[in-house]
Amino acid sequence: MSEHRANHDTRERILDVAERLFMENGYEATSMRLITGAAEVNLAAVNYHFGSKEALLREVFRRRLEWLNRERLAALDRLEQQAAGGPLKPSQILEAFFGTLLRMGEDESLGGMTFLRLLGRTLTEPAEFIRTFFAGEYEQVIDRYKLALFRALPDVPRAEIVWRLHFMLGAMSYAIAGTDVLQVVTGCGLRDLAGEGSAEGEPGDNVVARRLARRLMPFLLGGLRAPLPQPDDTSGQTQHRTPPAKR
Amino acid sequence: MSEHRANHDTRERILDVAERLFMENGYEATSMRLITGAAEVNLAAVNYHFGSKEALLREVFRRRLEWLNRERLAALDRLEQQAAGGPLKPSQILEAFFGTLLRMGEDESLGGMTFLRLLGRTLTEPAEFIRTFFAGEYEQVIDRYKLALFRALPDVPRAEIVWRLHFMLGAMSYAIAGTDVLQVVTGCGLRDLAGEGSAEGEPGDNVVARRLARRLMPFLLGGLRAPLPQPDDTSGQTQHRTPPAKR
DNA sequence: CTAAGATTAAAACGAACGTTTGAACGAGTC
DNA sequence: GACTCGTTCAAACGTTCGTTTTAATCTTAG
Repeated sequence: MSEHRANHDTRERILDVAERLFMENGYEATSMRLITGAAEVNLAAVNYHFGSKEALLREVFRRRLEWLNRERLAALDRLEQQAAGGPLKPSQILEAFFGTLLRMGEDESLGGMTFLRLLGRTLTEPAEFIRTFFAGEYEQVIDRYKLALFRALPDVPRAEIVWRLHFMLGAMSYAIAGTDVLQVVTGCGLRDLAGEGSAEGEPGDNVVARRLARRLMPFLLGGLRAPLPQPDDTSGQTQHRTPPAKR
Repeated sequence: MSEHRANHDTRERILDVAERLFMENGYEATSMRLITGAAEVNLAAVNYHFGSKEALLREVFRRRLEWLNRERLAALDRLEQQAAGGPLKPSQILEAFFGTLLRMGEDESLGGMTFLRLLGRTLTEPAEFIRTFFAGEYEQVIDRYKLALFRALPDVPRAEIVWRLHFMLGAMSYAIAGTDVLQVVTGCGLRDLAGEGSAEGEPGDNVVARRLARRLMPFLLGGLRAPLPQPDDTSGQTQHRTPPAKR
């Protein structure tokens, strides 16, 4: 019982607890005392190991995004290599980008649905240090996937692709956040996405993530390949291309 | 028991300032002193007029959502009346639901893009009182639109429609939040969605809202009408396009 | 006018915040 | 033993939080 903890034990436990509490309450509403209390470590431990509360949040994300970024780039590498210079199919690109993320929700050692929910909820946080952090973490990956989509959809204006990537990220972000504020899903008797209070018979997180992936992916693909909008007079930029999108 | 102009002035100014500051900083990070300072009213004015900080946030939303809910229901009423009992087209339903909202972004007297951004950012806030508030405010409208979609897409399982409504709400929420944390859009030289610091030549908010609507709507419609996902073995509930979901 | 009530103003409340301090502890080395 | 180094600990730091209190000011009816 009265064993002393290993050096890195405290660090890891703080990260795990902070990940969960930041997800449940948000960054601002989660105090250091709440984190250290739940982690059963001293209040000063956070500042000792991480330097500040901001740095703690960054580290919570860094340890997960490191894996995610590497895996996303590797998935794209594999696809491009097997395509031998040709363009990829949009479905392949989306599978590599979103599928890799959603697979984290099935793996508890990668953060599971806790991290996915945290990510989705944090992507809309307005705090400056959060936004600059994410911008830096994501820059490389986003750029590579943008280029892949440009090549995969050569007939679609690039600005349009960028916008649709933005929309897809939004749908995914909101879906994995899983708050369902409007009770669209949870108000229907389907409790798939509800995160809190697992009664008996509730599906495990890995099942939740898999169901979500299976339903989200066709939606995203349908949105990406939807007919292009009509050009609008009030807009400065004009696009003369006719939509080749298929259904 | 009579009207006081000063009263009206202070109340409205607090609401306007709070709307903007909650949008810029989030609820937790916006202090009463920041609000009352920017509104040039006394610190105690918020508690006097609204009772508490939570009640202030609710009132900020209530005065906008009252119009939005009424307008959304009226738009659906018009469609159903002109359809004379027949089912509506999905595009009509989406136009009524999302178009009504996006039109608020063009009208400064309805809050403009400031309120739209606030709404998008608040829909993912985890605070309990916010979630219960939104659930109550949206319940009626969501239910009516759900039913309209069920009738418009009789061959699609209801659970699937609900999920796609959820995804559409997410894409819209993220798009109107306009944070673009990953710099997907803003990193491309397109500054359409960037909210802060309007230099000369920046498009006005009404233009931003219109461009957004024209691009978001086809995306949502494409996602809604995408091919259904394959049934999954790991999931308990398997449904092809035949079974009519219960309700 | 005055009285009453509604609104604003200034000051203080206790609690909670993130962070810092300096001493104490434990394990390894000489 | 004494020494070091990395870590943990209790306590306090100064600040800011949302809210309350009490008095002053304004508006309006009688």
